[in-house]
Amino acid sequence: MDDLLDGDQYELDPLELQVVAMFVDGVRVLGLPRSIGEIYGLLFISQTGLSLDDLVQRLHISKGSASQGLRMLKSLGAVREAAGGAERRTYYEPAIELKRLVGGFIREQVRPHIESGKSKISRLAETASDIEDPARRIFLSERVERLETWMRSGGRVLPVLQKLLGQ
Amino acid sequence: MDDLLDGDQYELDPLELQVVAMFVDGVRVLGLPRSIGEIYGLLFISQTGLSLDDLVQRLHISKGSASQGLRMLKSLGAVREAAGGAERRTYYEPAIELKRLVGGFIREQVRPHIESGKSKISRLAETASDIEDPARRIFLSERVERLETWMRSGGRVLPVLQKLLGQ
DNA sequence: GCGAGAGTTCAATTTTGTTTGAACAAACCG
DNA sequence: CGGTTTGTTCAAACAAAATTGAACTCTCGC
Repeated sequence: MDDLLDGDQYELDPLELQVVAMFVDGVRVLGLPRSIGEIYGLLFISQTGLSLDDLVQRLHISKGSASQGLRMLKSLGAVREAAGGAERRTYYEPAIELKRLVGGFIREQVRPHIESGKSKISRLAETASDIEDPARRIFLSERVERLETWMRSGGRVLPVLQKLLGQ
Repeated sequence: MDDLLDGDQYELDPLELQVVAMFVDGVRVLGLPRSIGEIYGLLFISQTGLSLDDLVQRLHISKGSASQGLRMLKSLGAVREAAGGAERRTYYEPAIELKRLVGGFIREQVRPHIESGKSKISRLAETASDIEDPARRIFLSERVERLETWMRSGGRVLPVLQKLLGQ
């Protein structure tokens, strides 16, 4: 009976399920929430843009999740609002250029940590230079130097990364 | 009264706290548990190797956490057992070469996902090739091709990464 | 202005992942 | 052997993070 009311057009087909599951796994590696993977995955495999309500109905997630997930994906540059819609409601499309995806991830998730890491190391260097015992102080300055080397290497890597992925 | 029994020699000094906090933050970015950062951080700033019990007492973590944390750090190649101890108990030292740290992380945390990703894409390509509607099938094959491009780029990046960090 | 549709916010809830601690195994030693 | 020390395992407790859903705002069209 209820069948007649169920909107089966909203269920994901097996291929869509497969893709969504793949992206759910993918974003977990990056430390992002599952809903991000679901949303991006469904957009990735959809031929047309989808509205927030489409995502809610097809993925069975709440409006809140969809809204927050889209906000994060927009901030990462991983989805954009479809152009040209004369409609009121906005439709979303995935960005599929690796360059853009990686760039957004680095900008939003990596760089901030590198910045704060640098300032933590500076403060650490200060603390270490106040240590009385000379042997200890020398050891600590070696370790601080090591941290600074790590950071320099990291700084050198990011641009190369972006270049390699940005063809 | 209890003071006389408290082992104050076990408390972390401010510098150690600062370093431990820094590594706790650091590993969270990598999606690893806090205890991993605490253990590695304390080892990193300690001039001598530390035993499992040292870690338990100074970090106020359980033996279980310390044991599991050390296991993971060993699997990542981020700590090694100190050589030469004639003692029964084993002492742990941090690996501080960025090459080794990055290599271990890639080997343990990145490669497995890339491998499983590849096989998921193959299965996806199969599923897609069974689709009836030609327009849909063409669209899907484009998307699958895109995923394969991503993977190829990723595969190209890792060796370069390791080279850049492996001086 | 009013009502309806689209989207956002956030406290409460649920889910997920980490930590604990007690029981266990292994190695050593008298 | 029997006791002690060292380290591991894993179910249960806990903490952290994601998700929900109801209340809210904004905008549009009438």
